[in-house]
Amino acid sequence: MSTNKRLRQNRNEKRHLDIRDVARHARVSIATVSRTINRIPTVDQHLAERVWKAIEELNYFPNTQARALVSGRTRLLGLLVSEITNPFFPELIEGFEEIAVAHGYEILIGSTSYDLTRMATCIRRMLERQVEGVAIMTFGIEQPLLEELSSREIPMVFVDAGPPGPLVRALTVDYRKGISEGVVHLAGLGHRSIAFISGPLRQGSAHARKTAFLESLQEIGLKSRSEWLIEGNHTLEGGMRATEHLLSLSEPPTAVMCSNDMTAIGALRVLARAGFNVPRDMSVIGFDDIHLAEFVYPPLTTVRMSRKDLARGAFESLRSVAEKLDTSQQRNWIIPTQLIIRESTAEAPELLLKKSGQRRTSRSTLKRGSRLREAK
Amino acid sequence: MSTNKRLRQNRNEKRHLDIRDVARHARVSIATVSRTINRIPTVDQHLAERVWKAIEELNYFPNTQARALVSGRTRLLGLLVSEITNPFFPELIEGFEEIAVAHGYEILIGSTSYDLTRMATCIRRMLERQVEGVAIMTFGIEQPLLEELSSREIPMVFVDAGPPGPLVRALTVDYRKGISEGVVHLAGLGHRSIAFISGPLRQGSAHARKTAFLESLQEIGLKSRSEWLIEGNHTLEGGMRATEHLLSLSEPPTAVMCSNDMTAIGALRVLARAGFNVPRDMSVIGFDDIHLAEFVYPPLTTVRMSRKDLARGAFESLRSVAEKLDTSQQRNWIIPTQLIIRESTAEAPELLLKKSGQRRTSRSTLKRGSRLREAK
DNA sequence: TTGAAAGCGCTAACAC
DNA sequence: GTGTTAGCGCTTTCAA
Repeated sequence: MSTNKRLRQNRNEKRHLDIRDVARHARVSIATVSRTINRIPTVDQHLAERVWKAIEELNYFPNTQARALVSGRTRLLGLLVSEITNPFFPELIEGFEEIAVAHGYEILIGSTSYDLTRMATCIRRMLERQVEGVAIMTFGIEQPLLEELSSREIPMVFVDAGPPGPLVRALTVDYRKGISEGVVHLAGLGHRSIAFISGPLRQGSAHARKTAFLESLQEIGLKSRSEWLIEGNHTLEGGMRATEHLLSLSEPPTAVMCSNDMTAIGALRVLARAGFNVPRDMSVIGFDDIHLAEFVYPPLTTVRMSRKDLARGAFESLRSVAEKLDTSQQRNWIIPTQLIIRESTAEAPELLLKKSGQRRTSRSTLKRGSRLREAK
Repeated sequence: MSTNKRLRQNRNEKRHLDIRDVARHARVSIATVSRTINRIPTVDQHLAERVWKAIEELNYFPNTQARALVSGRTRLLGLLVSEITNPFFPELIEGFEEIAVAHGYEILIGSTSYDLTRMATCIRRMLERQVEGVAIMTFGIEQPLLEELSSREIPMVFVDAGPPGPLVRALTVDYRKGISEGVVHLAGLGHRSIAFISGPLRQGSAHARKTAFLESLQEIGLKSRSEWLIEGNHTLEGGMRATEHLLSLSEPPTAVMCSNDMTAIGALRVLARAGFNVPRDMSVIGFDDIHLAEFVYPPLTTVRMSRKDLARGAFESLRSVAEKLDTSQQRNWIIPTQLIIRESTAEAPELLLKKSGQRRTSRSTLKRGSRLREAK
């Protein structure tokens, strides 16, 4: 008996079943057990059956560490997100986990909280566990960390722009379509003054959304006004601050598009608190279509970007590189977007005013209402 | 050169740096490198420095799989949650991850979606990766799965009641304190008819919350009414349904306590839609104090149960068992709760009525308002 | 088709 | 103190 085993038994430690136990039980060699488990087709039908029976009876399963060590394949994937408490990400994680597990992979999640040190730690953790690829869904990453990953030849997948590299893939989100649909929807309702609360503009994805907005506006002949273009930070609080600023303007817009749903929900809160009725006094459009969007009051009109698609795209990209089943070397996934109309958008107040002359009354009544409430 | 390595190099595969490279570079044996890395104090200062320098220069880090295989310690912990898209859980995961990583552990997350098959899959995944413990935060688990874990001698930690077992720990949430504070707060505001929307009662934790409510009520001499005790499911949608039911009663309550915040947020939505002004017409109290609670409209009065405490308790319990540093064999963590008063609670309408006789007017005005809106 | 045996990268005995 | 060496549980040659 080996030294290690004897030691363990002395210390009364658990000893896991191993492949030898199965081999003995099935009266075959460990090689045959291994081949059976790995479904190598050359194994004799009879022996295979004996092996499966033994596995069943002993309730055996292989030790992943050992398999990984010898085969060099950990079947571990890293998933890097900005902030796990932002509802967008759990929905993404759920989708990613589902598909990864279905393919026998396990996931290591890293939440960076927009902190560089934390991001470095996350990447180090993933490297140490020998992940076979990492999906970088943080909408931004620093150069040295990229080097670290690419120098170890770890496949990567990015949202929007990834840096060039043989093992790098990118998911291309079609921001333009959904955002343009939103702008057209608003214009069709008579809105001419539309604000945009962006995300942090140093993030490529946030920048791309803003650009898509500006282009869409231009396309239908509307002008943007710099004071209506506010940089937020993709959080609820950021949305609140930006909206407060918008309301303090001498000429506030009649509609706001937001770079993500959390920002829009923040806008909704401030608007409600200020006594504005959404959508009568102001229309609001979000982006992402998180689960919550349907349940805020009023239900949020928003641009849907499917987390399922994103998750699947990320996983498949990684897998195709890791398992070298890449046929079209530079294959990029396109993630579609689509406007979902709910109840936070309506005709522009100006239009109502023209129609019935009641706009000024309604808005001021509401304002009075809110003041009353505050004075209570 | 070994067969494996030669093969890899032929296939042009990446070869990781290993402990031998470091040993060669530092001109010491691999044992010394290993000792240095593991901070065994008997290593000579000089050699240790050479080793660290070599590690630095080569940018080496050890292979976790190999370490785990030989030491029997994977430093992996399982974290089982009900539903990752329920905002309560990401906050818990964040805390758990933080403390686990700080101690050199990695986490495997499993989201069961209240589905038995999925739960079984999650546990199997964790077992195969040889987790050193699992935190079961699903507020409920089935017997056969427990057997599977305990027969493999995996340490476990539960919220509320865990089954007995030498490797099992439990976190005890002091539901009573916070919920009683809520009930007293409501009673102090003149509420006499208080409803409770529970979670799924087959879950011990949901049951415990309801019991705490009932006991608190009794303690201050209030009676519960069965029609005001509704079983929900801890989701926003469930809260909406339950609240609709409450509003359809011939004698609706003047206040609602909810078993969690998502339920309370659902209640808020339905009340807003029905034209009720919260808190003037109805008071609402939640449970958990998720981040969102502060940002709904109106900001939610709720009972805080700290996710940080829960996460720390779960991790430390697991670690103390896994690392056998358990001093007090049956040590249980107590998780405190505390009422956080925000703006969703106010004096009972009856009280206002008595004071100024304006209640009937205000509530009916609001109802009219909502009908108008719906007819728009 | 099967089994014996060589290692995957590391830790920990044991000898020096 | 330090180095040599025997495995951890598995996959994958290679020979039979």
